[in-house]
Amino acid sequence: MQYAEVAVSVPVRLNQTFHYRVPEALKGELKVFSRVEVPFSGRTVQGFVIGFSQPPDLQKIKDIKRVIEKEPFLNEDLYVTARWMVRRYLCSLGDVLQCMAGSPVGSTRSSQEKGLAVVENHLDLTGLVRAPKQKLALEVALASPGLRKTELAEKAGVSLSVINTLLAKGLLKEVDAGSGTENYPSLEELPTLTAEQRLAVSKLQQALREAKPSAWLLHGVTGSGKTEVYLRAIEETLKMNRQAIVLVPEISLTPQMVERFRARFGSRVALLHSALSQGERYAEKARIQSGQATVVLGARSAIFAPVPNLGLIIIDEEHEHSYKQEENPKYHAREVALQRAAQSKSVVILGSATPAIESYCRARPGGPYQLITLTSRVDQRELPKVHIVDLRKELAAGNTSIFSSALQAALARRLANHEKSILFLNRRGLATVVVCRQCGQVMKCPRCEISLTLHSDGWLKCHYCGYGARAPGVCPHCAGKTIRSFGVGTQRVEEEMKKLFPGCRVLRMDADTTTRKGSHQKLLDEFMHGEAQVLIGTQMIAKGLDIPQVTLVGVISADITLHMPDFRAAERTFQLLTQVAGRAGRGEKTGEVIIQTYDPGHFSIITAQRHDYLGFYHKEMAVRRALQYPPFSHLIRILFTGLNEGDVISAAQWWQERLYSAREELVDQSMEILGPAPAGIPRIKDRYRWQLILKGFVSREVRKVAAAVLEQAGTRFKQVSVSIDVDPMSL
DNA sequence: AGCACGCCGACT
DNA sequence: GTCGGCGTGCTC
Repeated sequence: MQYAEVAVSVPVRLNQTFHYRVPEALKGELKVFSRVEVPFSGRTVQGFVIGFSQPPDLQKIKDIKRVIEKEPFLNEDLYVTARWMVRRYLCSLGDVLQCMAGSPVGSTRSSQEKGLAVVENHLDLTGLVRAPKQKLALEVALASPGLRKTELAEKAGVSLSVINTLLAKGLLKEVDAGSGTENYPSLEELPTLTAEQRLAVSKLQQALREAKPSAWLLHGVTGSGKTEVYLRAIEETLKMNRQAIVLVPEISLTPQMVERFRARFGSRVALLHSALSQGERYAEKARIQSGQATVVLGARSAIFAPVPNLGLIIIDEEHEHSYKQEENPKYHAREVALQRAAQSKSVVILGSATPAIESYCRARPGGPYQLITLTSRVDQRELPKVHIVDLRKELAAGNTSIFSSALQAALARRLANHEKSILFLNRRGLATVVVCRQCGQVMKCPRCEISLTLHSDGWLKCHYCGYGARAPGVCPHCAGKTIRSFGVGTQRVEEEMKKLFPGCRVLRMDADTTTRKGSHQKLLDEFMHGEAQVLIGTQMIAKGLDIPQVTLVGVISADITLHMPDFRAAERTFQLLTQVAGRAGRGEKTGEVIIQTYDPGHFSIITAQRHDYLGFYHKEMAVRRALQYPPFSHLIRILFTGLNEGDVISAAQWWQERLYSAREELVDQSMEILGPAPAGIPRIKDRYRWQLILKGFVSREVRKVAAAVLEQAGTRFKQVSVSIDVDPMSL
């Protein structure tokens, strides 16, 4: 243990490591995967010990400075995955390990490991009529066993002393978390499965018992009971003494979702999400690593949970873009899941009502995934009726309002019947473009190449960098006084709604109204239980919300997402429309959906109207094939940004030349090198943005070319930063 | 990100 | 013959 091999977090050659001497004093403090601080070219950087070996050159060896974290949550399995990620995403080993291990925590605060359970022979609660708080607490403890003291107190809305009294009385007892002595719903209490669910569960159970890697696409319409299938698969996994990781999009990690898992698996559930404090995160990871927690529920980064014996990975809403990390390492949790599964002989379940085109393609006969389809809804409820309104006809008929007459009538009906409605628009603010009619100048952000959005407080805001300025009374260019605003945002919808239906109670939910932590859930609760009859929002209302009183969903304009300059625009539109439509009619009455658009013939809209995923899939595949976009090709996006546009362009040109020669040398000439061209948003926060796109048939070959040039580039460009995105979500 | 090294022009 | 500006490459 003389010398340690360290992967540092600096932009070096992808797999390069450095050797350091281990000072005597640190020998007991150091293990493989320890997080350390090392001197590096005149400064101090962080790194991870990946082994102990003789350095190639003993001359220039330095000492390790200190140990930051002796045992981060890393292991041999994760290390193999890390090496794979370096190759797959062309990012440095140090970056990947940093991402996996998370921010360093010195916390030694031991987690409270005792869960609470009701003593079984005291299930009769009638004796507690004179102690309502205790009765309530017992009921809650019964419904969700395994909560810790503070959790139970909080959930039941009682003080800790009530819980302590129950403990003293012996009505509650402390059990070891995860020991399985808690009360779980017995088999008889579990919901009855539909025939389709039973078939799905039995296929998955068999796959789990085979202990071979396999991947399943669970394509189920909203309300078809995918979650119950997940829960049964997890049960089977636990029976085999293996663990499960369940990924959900951050936004879906709502209390209801957590509740569902807690109710079934009690304290065996560990939660990993961005709102945890460092100490809480540490405690959860400790429970996972020790095997106390066997079901990990979390957002994207939970794919790196340090489970000792992985058996199952579930990715819910697998088509969600939030599974792709936008920063280095730019990994996709779905791809990492498949890798971890292959390595640990686990089963992967990808669930969605609107699978990603790439995923459905892989689930075709002969593909790497097996397909399971759930076509019927658990409660036999009908899918909502979807109407498309042609806004061109509406305009021709003289209606210049943002609400078509059909939508107005539908809204009036709900208001009269005291039913709730949701209005969806994927754009915040009052107006999206402010323009001077005299000189034609559009008000743009001084730091970004983006038009400013007018907000109802009279400010112009940049939605990319946060820049804000008072809306001018006269044009700053020509001093003209006729400044007009165009384009509708959620604030405008709110104003128009109030004008059209005076006295109607409206709530608005978008990034502007949900800045504070927890305000998201608060607004939803308010809509569910309060008097508000209409909820207006951006895409954050499209997901996971289940409000039975909602019978109408109006899409103010489907065109915004449809006309994004991106090859996934049609897919995104279909997914969004399907999801928003799914918010209607979750109660007794059948829901109604009205989609307003200037492009009523577009296949994304028509297939969404018919709830026809397969129809959409085939149309979209034809387009992708014609343009050679994924899944018919593999893309790498190389983005150059810098303050000086000339530098940015010459860096991009340097790369372009090297890419051409690398292609010449290494691969088949059909690989395309597109650009350099300005990126979709050509400037953000004063930084100019140019990009190159690589497009080829074999992922490995495209990566090989990019890696070769990356190797040559080193740190050549000081003023320009280069970012490589393998399989980008958008261009 | 900082620092060394080397090439090249300018000046002693 | 020497000094220093700057581009390039390396950092255990």
